Amino acid sequence: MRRTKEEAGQTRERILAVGERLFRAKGIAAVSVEEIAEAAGFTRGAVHWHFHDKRGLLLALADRRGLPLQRLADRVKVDPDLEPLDEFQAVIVRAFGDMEQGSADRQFETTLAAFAAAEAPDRLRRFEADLRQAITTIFEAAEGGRRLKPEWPAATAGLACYGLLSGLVNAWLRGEAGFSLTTDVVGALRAFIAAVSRPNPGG
Amino acid sequence: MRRTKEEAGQTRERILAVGERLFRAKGIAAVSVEEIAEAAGFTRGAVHWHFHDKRGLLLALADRRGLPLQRLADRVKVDPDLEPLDEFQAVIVRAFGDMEQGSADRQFETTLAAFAAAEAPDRLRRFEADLRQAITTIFEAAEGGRRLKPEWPAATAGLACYGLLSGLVNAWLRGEAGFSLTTDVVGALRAFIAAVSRPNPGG
DNA sequence: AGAAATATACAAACAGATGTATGTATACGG
DNA sequence: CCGTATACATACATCTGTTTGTATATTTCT
Repeated sequence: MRRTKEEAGQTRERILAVGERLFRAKGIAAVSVEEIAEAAGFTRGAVHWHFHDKRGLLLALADRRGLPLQRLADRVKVDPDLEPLDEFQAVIVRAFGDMEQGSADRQFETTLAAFAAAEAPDRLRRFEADLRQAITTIFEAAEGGRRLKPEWPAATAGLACYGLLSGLVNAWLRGEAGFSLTTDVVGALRAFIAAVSRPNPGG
Repeated sequence: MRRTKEEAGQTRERILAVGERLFRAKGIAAVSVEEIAEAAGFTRGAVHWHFHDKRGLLLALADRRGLPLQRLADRVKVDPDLEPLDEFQAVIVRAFGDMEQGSADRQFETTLAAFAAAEAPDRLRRFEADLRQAITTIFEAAEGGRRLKPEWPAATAGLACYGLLSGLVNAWLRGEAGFSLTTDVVGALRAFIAAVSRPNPGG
């Protein structure tokens, strides 16, 4: 009755895939653990063994793809040799372009993200801190290159920019926000970066 | 057996109060509807009659005090005769001062807000739109008084400022964020307002 | 105003879903 | 080859939402 390690891994993957499909189709509350287990060809015991919990299964699903802001944080790694603020802006523009595609996935991913935020806030905190750190690092690089106005210390600019992005992306994810990532938010970011930076003193 | 309208209202209030106390003490998942009902002197029937649901009870609790950003939105109504950006900044400073008190309530209110965000996103959207509208109105007033730099149209400035505030307040609410509302966020807001505004051309 | 009709405010009973405790066959490590 | 941890299945107790029952406050009709 006991499966091999590889089989167990397949079981886990199957449960994840079936769970995602059912949750996506019927909503989180409307699908029972037993329904998932049966559709995957097991009993609830298997689900509880691998994920301990319905909540655990949802969190594993969130971990799998990564939450939207987490994926954003992963992309915000800028080459220190280039102009950091320009690079940063370009990275965000590309990321937002990708995010505005995939509208099918968006709603489910958003509810999953909201669920994760409510159920595992500490996990969320960690990669929020990552994003803030990544952004602040960029502004520190800009500051080191004398590209920030003196009234904008890197810490302040980084905090403000992190807030701006996370706040607007979250609002956008919830939908019906009445603005677009690629036009409005990018516009706000452009204006912000222009407002904190000063022209290259070296020419 | 049927209660009078007034008695029913008292029943509802009792359930809310007992529910809040128990949820606060033991956490949302750890307290059952029956536990609340019994502690309030009723059966689960009463809870389900008044709130339909455990989720409904939680949302009613959230409605009662209002979510943090909702209360903030209520305070952002600025006298159009005064300097709108100065007034706005002062309002935020006062509100943040109040928020950094009441540390006892903060954690529970935050989990309640996260719960509400996950379970009733449309409700959240509505007062997020309120806050954005209130902020944008202020920047429009400033624009009307020629107090915004031309590279900052009111819509862009309002969107950016809304994102900055909601993003940072939410991050702060989750705790462990490593920054303070009254110093760091206010500092970022001051710098932002200074960056978008220009001196009074008439004075 | 009094009586009948109806809606209200719950309690009690029921059906499913949840998490936990336990059982067990077997892959794996020593 | 033997002991143990693993990968589940099964059984159980609790919690959940729903349905039904019912006494009575409230409304409506005359």
